[in-house]
Amino acid sequence: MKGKILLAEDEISLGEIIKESLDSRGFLVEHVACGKKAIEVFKSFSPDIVVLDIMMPHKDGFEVSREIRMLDRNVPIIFLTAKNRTQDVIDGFENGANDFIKKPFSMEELIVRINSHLRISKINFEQQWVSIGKYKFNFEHQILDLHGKETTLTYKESLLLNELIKKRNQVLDRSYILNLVWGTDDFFSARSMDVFITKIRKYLKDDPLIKIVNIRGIGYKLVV
Amino acid sequence: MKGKILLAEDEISLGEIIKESLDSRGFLVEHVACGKKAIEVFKSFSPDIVVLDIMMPHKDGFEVSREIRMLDRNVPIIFLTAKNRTQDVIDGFENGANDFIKKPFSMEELIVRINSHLRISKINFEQQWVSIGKYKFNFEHQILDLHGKETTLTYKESLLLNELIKKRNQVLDRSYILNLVWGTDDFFSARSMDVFITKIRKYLKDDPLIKIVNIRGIGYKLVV
DNA sequence: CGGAAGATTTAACACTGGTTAACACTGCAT
DNA sequence: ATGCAGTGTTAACCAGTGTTAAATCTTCCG
Repeated sequence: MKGKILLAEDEISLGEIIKESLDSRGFLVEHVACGKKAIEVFKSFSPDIVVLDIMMPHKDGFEVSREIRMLDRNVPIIFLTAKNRTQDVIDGFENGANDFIKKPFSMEELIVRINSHLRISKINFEQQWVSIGKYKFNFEHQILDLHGKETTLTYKESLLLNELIKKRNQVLDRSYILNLVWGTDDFFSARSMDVFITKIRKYLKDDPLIKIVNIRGIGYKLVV
Repeated sequence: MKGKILLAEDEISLGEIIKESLDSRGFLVEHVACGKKAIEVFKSFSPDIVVLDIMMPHKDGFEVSREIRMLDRNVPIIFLTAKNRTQDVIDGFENGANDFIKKPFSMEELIVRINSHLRISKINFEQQWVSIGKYKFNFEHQILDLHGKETTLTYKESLLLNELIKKRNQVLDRSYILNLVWGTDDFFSARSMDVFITKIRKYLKDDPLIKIVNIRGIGYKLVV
């Protein structure tokens, strides 16, 4: 599933067409037909992205967008707007919209915009550090941090450490690591891995509670 | 001065009235009376917005609008039309119009629309900027901005940075970049790319959270 | 206890990538 | 034309990365 989408569109038939089209592309879509329902569903469904028609009964798109922004100031909101309503665009941005699509629009256009917004918010979310004993590790940046003292790891070192951390306190099979990090499971790669284990042990030596233990003939286990 | 307006209106007296009215509101207006002249003036005057009468001698508004769109695909174009036929509106949008105003119209109406479009194009202009860590990057203008301090990049630098940003946090294959930016994938282009990566790293060095990570033998990844 | 296999560690090595500077080419102004 | 500034390429040298080799240590089991 590529993402959860809340679609608020009061023209039922149009809404269903959009929903089906997005469904078939691997999105999970909740379709509501008025603004009031949109807020309710937003709370229970926690969508990754919101697509709002501006003109809807009970609550219009702007009103909905303002309320959603109070619940979640990050979720991307795309407005659907009639072609010649230029003032809408201005009002929309002021009410927290991220993007506008003018009706009529092609499904391709909508999907492109949805994907780009999902990617952006995913990126913002993925900025994360993992704690491991006294250390913090950032896989994306390949940085190992001990009380503010940063060490930059190489790519392969990061890959290996990342796997160990992801399955900490579990035994990792030698061939599992080899296939994942080296892509092959042969004699030389295995020797290479031994060298990398040594390197990582050195990096982690300042916390005596962290250990990479060898299970003879099987593999390794990172214990914390 | 609130903005430069190119006004093409063949009824001289009406044109002058509009011009004076806009002048007095703080706009800078060039008034031309035929389509041919409109294109000429467009090139030299670089208006922020274009107001076109549809019915004009030599070249009609649609023709002018099409030519302007080839020169500048962003400048807002407002049509003035005596007709109220749906087909004209459709033709107009297909030829790149942003808005229509039916004659007769009040000056207030025209001014409101002009202001809206100027605000929208300002918004659109601002959307050309992509945020990347502490920086903002404008690909079209090849400008990298750090807290108002602007650096102008060269064309190739921009191309490369743009690709890295577009696929931030993803690994870009060396040959993918080479084909896209250099058009070839040979030894010398590859070395050249290495030099450019160094240059871009220097440009981005003031945000320690931004990194261009090398994946040995594979390619690069811009992480934020 | 002794030997074999596996694991660890260090170092040498090959190769890729990083950095700097010289160079060639282009467009521009004098 | 001549010189100048900017852009991108080539070259040379250096640093970083991962692989291979070899020496040593550990564990297991007869």
